Amino acid sequence: MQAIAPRPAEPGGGYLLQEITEAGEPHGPVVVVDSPPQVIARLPPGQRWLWDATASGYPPFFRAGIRVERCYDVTLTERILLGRQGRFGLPSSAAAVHARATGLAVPDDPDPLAAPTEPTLFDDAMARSAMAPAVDPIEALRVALADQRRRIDDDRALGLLLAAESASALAATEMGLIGLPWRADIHRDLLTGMLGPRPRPGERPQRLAELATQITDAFGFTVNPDSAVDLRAGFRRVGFEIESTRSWVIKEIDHPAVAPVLSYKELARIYTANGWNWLDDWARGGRFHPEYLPGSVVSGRWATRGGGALQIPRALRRAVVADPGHLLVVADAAQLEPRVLAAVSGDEALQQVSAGADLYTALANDGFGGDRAHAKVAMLGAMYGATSGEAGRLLGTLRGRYPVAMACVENAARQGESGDVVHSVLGRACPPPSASWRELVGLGSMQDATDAERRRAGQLARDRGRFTRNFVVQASAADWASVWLSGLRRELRAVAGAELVFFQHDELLVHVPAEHAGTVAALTIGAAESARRLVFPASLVTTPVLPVIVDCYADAK
DNA sequence: TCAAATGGCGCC
DNA sequence: AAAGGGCGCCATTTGA
Repeated sequence: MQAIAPRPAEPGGGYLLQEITEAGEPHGPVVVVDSPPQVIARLPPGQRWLWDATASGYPPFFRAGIRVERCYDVTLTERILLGRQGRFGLPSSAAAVHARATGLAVPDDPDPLAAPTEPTLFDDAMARSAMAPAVDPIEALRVALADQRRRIDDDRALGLLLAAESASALAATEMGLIGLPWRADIHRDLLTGMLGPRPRPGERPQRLAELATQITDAFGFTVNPDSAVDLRAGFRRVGFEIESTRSWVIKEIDHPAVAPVLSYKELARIYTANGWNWLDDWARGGRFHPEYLPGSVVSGRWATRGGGALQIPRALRRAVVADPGHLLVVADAAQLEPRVLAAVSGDEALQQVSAGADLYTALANDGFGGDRAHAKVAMLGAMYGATSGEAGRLLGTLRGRYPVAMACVENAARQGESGDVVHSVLGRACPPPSASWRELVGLGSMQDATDAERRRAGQLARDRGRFTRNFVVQASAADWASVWLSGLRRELRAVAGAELVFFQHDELLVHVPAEHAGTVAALTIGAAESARRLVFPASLVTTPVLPVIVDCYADAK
């Protein structure tokens, strides 16, 4: 393994390298080099790079044309390890791990949001004096590695999770820098078709202005559909006592304003979230470059910063088009979460149902009279904690057919309600409840609690129960997806020109020269099978992936 | 007058 | 079919 760190006190000025053993022992001298190419010149290929954080460490190498094959990301590893100790939100850099392991003052993590600044000499001196004592960064990496290895303690599942997390970080950095192909001209045509020409700043697009007029005409008085307060008051004034203006609430109302209001909401969403301003900000140079933040959701899902990459509306997928001579391989893990539930719970009946390509159809034929929609609602309700309505009523059927799976999620909910912590299949921990949660929930069970206190306590407990119920499924699905993605990334090295360009929870896109698309499609299937074997080794469950080869993302479904 | 909270909705 | 989990982002509202 190669420890690598930027040379301290030399911003942009070189790197320190040291070959070390897997246990963190030095296995060679510390070497100073000036630039990424010189780093490469000194390293045998295929080495695992040990560094503080992929997100900050990798981009200079990637920009220099260097692809890192394997790495060990101390920060991402530390976040998971700390979480298993019930500690969230603490500094997780190598310097912080080193400080905790050696009893030094723990430094703050570098703020990833802070823009790089050019400090004056005065600021620089001030900053230095305020810092924790400077520690050799290579030393910090070695100590952090040894400390983390000790805490991992040969836990096979945890080791798999951590390896996948570091590999995912490489993929995330690469995907952000490569970008998702984005045809601004197509996007603009879509906007014009839906909304009319681009409005002047501060004005509504033509189509929204027309709808606003229709809404006011339908009510007989002025209502601003951008204001939930105004809209609710409007419907109340014409006799509909709604509590919110969510579209599914409004849909149930019988009034001439309903249709234009619903159209307005839909189009206004496109305009504000993914309109011309979004294009200006995010689609430069024919690519959309979101910043992916792997593992930043407590469940282990990725988040993104900027551009809302994980919420691209289906209506705009028309703008995602492969470059000339290339194709997109769109691979989606079908119905991943119920399959994951079947696996983590060990419910053999549900695993049987998951053997086929369409789990919900099989479910429907096994107790829901062939009604696929009902079967799906019931299963989603079981995983999300639905209590009322149709989903609540259908839970009984699931409980009868799949008692092991239902006991699994209901047990997770009870643990959450009582303040316990639950884990994903590979060992990612959910956060413990806050001190105020404990206090308020405890208050509700006191002898002299008021009705309001009891209601509040029950509410908080049930909220946390729904969270932990979902966590065991969502986080285990994220475990699987992370192993899938990192395995695929490794396989793609053998395919010239193939690039991962998008990842969204259980779906990924590979941009590939047309002649290799079939090969890549097969690799997505193979990587899914490997992930199933690694993450659910004892289970009958299947986690099928259905790659589609297309020119345009919109044609994938 | 500003920042924080809220309501709403897109994706999974 | 119902409004149950996780996010990020926008415009509006609230409150200090």
